Amino acid sequence: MTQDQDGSLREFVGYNIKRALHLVQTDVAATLAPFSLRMVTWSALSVIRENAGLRQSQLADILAIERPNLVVLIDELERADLISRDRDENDRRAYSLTLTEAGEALYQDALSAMRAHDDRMTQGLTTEERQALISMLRKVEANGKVGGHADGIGSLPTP
Amino acid sequence: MTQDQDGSLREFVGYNIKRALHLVQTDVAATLAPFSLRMVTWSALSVIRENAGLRQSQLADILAIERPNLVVLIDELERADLISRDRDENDRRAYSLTLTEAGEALYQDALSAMRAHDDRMTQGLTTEERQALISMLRKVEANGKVGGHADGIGSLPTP
DNA sequence: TATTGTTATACTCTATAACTATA
DNA sequence: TATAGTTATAGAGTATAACAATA
Repeated sequence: MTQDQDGSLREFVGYNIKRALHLVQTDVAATLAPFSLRMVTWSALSVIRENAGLRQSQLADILAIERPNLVVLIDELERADLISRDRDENDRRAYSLTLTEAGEALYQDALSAMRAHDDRMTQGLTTEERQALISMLRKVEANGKVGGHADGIGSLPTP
Repeated sequence: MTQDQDGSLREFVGYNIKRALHLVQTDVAATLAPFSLRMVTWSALSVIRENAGLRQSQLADILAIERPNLVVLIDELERADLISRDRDENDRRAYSLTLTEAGEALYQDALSAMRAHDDRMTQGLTTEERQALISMLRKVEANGKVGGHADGIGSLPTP
């Protein structure tokens, strides 16, 4: 049994996250391809379902996607008749997003496939470990958000 | 305190990995910018240092980067005088990659900054939790590798 | 024939600026 | 004037095919 050739990098949480995501994304793509969905369109369906009637800008905020990049994505979902985009009566600038019946049905089918995918990726972890993994990832995410505004790294040397 | 608006997605390990990586990458970019390094050039430096004399194709394998994409990256590091690219005497098709003195010095400086970055991102985790996080991420990565070859998802319904 | 490095290319993801229509 | 959605565009990151030199 040989040793890692990237052992120095394996000490960093970020590197391990990157390597894990690469494999996860490949499996997600294969899982969602039969439904003509990608990770991001699947995520959008899920959030729209959970927050029926929300605006595009709210969806962008929730998914941490830039508004311009969301437009083509929404176009795609609307063209596939998975969501409906209705003008908000109170604010005619905004759209109100909801799942169509077809969108709800596809979501349910894809959900089963995605749960199977998640089970594959977390094989060998106990239920508690899996929950701890998610909890720690969310802590990392939260830690990353604080430095973005304040001067968390402002005192770094500039060689 | 309000509830998550992406709660349905938060049940999936992959979504949490993606969201965490997004923040980590932003912090890494800010951390390495003063050294004119990116996450991938930093990774290359680290692996070359750990495996002095390795070939480009080996580096590509270790970092899971396609060979063509590595070329420009190596060009960049060589132009910055951080690595030397010498013809292998036994196999004149191949190059032998090693850190220069300047590369070693920059690596050490960046290493300190990267360790501080990692500490920031894992704030609130105990040493044991941090180690468990890395260990679980590697399990996820390993799980993703098995399905890639065999028919792990070949029997999915095709609606 | 196979492998190393290379070129060219294309596709996705992400990010920013500037516009329009409403408010 | 500010905001919602849009357009256009540019930069990364990632992927494949095909080539020259060497094995």
